[in-house]
Amino acid sequence: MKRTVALKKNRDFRRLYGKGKSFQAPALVSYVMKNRAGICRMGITTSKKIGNAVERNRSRRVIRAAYSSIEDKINGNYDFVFVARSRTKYQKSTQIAQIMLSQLQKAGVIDETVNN
RNA sequence: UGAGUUGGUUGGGCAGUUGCGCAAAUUAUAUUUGUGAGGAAAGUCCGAGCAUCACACAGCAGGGUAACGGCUAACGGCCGCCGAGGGUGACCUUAGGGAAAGUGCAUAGAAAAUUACCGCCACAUUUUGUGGUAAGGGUGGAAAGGCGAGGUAAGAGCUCACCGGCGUUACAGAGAUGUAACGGCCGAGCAAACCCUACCCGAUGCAACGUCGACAGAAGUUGUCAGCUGGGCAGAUACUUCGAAAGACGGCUUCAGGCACAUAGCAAUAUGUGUCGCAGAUAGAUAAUUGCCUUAAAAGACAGAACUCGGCUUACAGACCGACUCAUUUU
RNA sequence: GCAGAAGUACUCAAGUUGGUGACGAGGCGCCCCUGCUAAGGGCGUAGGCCGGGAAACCGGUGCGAGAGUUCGAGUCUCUCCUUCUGCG
Repeated sequence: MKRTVALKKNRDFRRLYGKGKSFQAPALVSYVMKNRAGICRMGITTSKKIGNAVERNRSRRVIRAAYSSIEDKINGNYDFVFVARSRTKYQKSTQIAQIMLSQLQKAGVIDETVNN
């Protein structure tokens, strides 16, 4: 069981926006970067453009559920930032998990041997 | 049957699996059990609790409220009632004290409160002057109570009937007020313009505030209840600023609590008895999936607590219940 | 979360005891200057929406939105919307 802590500092977010690898989809944007902390860190961004507080909470929960479903497949220590878009609140967490998995496979983060 | 008025309820429910926050217990780090957003949690528009400002004091300034009676911890809220306005009606709306304390109110108009421009009448005189007059014209949002009759030189509450306003008296009511009789027409509107009257208000807000932590060092000298004044208080072992950026714990959820019944009251509400325990996060907990029920259709309305309450305002798909009014038809 | 400020033309902005037709500057359009531009100078500019008109132009509405007070609202009162700022 790999433990993941939350990413809180504003400068950590800005470092990923500047130097991390990014992957876009209509419902999700991911930023990935390798770290030396010995643990995975994850942050979620839901801007005011997404909607009101209910819709922002919904987007955050869906992204967090999707991340926890694929957390075991991650090989190595990385920082992640997931940015919700305006279509995220209409998606199920399983759909978001598929999008996230394909993006992280492109990033070379996923260890294919763990799952199968 | 059709058209409407008004008050309230609900905002899917139950169960299973994988996961999340909090609490308790067990055990020793993982299990078990319990529990886990709203009627508006929203806007932050009012009112309070609570905390700090040594005490919370006085006056001025400033701000707020405004028929009457009650409820409440308090309120600008609620209930009842009165007046005014709207509707055939059920019912709805209403910041609704004072304009003979004073100031102010553009343009038009003769004049906006002791006023005669045109007109009408009388007299003088021959072109106009003097006096009377608010019936008619014109200006204006508003023109000296409205309308009709009598009356007159022409007119006028000058007189009278009806209506309206004001005052006095009587009666009813707890009161605002209503009804009746009498009196005489003096006195237009704006106070969400200044103002006057009555009553109320100290400031800041849980990012308050307290404890821990907050290197070395440097600079400054009275501070403050706040806009002003007074009085008072603290003060060099003090206070403020820079260094200074980050953080931990408390405050933090059991109360003007919810529900049911009874009693008092038209009601708001109060009292008594019983019963229930009902979020406390700190980047911020509710996601995924399956089955059944209700439904025409299965979640698809508005929407996320952040110290806590009482209100107001605003947003809201659909469903359900109660009371009442009008019209038509039948008995 | 709490506290506060602002919203006027395409942009910046003035507008106080409430009073006719809402100052001004930049920009924009036309003209002059020049061989041609830039710069400079002069004139014009409720310009958006609705209606009428061939056009010139005329009428209504319009100061973030909607109600209210008033004869009359950019201004006064109330309720919403948007933007911005401060507080450990």
